[in-house]
Amino acid sequence: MENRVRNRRGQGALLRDEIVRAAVDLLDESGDERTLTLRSIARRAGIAAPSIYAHFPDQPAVMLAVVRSAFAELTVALSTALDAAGDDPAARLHAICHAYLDFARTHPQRYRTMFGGLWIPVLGESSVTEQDLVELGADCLGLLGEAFAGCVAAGISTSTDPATDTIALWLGLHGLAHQRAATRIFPGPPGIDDRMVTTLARLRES
Amino acid sequence: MENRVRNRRGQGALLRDEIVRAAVDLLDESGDERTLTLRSIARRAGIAAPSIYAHFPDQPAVMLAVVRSAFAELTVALSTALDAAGDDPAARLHAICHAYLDFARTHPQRYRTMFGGLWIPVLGESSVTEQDLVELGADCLGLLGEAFAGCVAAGISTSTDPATDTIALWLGLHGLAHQRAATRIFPGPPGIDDRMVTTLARLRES
DNA sequence: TGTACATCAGTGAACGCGCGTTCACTGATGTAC
DNA sequence: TGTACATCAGTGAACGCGCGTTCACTGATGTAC
Repeated sequence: MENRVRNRRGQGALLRDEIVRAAVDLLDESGDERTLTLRSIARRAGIAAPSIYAHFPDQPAVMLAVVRSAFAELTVALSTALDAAGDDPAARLHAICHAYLDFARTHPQRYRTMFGGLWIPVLGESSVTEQDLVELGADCLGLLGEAFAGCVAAGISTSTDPATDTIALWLGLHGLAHQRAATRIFPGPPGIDDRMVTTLARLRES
Repeated sequence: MENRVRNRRGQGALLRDEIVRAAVDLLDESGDERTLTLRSIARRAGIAAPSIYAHFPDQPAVMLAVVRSAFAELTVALSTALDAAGDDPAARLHAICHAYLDFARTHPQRYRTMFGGLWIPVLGESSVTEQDLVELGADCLGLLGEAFAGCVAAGISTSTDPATDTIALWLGLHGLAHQRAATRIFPGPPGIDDRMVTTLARLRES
């Protein structure tokens, strides 16, 4: 990425996106958020490290932007899967769950960083706030909740507490996804995905 | 920890345990495995950093020892809970699951490091081997499997595939535990622990 | 239309820091005689 | 019993490195006149 052409006058803000994209690429390749340093990101983007400061106040701000970008991508993946699944509530629920697990399987490094929490800075020592952290991922859980509510409304789930069971379903998905993305122990056998989704969503045997 | 008295001649190996204990203490306090450097551990233990090399070949070896120590402690916690639970299979299963979640809640930093995978070195660049990583935690899953098998044998679980359902149960526990230890998003409501355990273990309503 | 200049995008050198690791060493202590 | 000495536990200084961040700067470009 040598010999980069600098942005047009007035288009300097474009570099912000280039920085985030370079950081995400770096994360996907290395699989280790510790390698996401301002200097490594700058090298990847073909710029000098101090250039980042025109767009981010400090290093944790870049990490937050990376994680936000990853959550946005996950949301798109889930939406796309729902759109492709048609109208059947059970099909929609299975589609969104599989899309979630696929995302984690395809981008384990990103998944681990999104939910691993290790990039989270000490609050008060950087520009990142508690509010920034809590807001992450709300869209994704919302989509899962809608898909699950569809099953309950159609009478194919015996759930009597959809809000709690949505979280329980997500917790199960997260356990599956995180086990694969982050550890080498206790891998589940093939088919365990559907088994857990069906069980946690309390779907009637069909 | 200044003015440490050095070990008796012939007792040098004792320092190994002191190093691991200092590292675990440091991890519990900081909550960030990135702070576990040879120098910080040495400061904590009251020794000079090079002294570590008499007991560990490199930094990842210390991390492995820390994680092994944490798994050993988890195994003890699970065993103790089983012993205290008596003979009723359902009580035993609930006891071990609660003990698992309690461990993660009490030692979130340790839990995150055990299962977060970020300390894992690039294989081949350190003294830590693939085999070292795969063996971790086998004891714990074994105890969970026994407790679950007890429920199946007693006819209070409808599981037809105990091996798979043991993993599914663990994956659910891990999702719960890891959500609390590592992220700030999607916390479950009170009571979700028992709800997930009962559901995933396919226990008959009692 | 031509040109001076303010503005903007981005740079290069430097700072102080903590890191993992190597190396030659020190001083206490148990033991052989 | 006394003493020389080998061994053992642990040290202190130094290495080269990459880091986040600051600072004064450069050179291209759009614009006002």
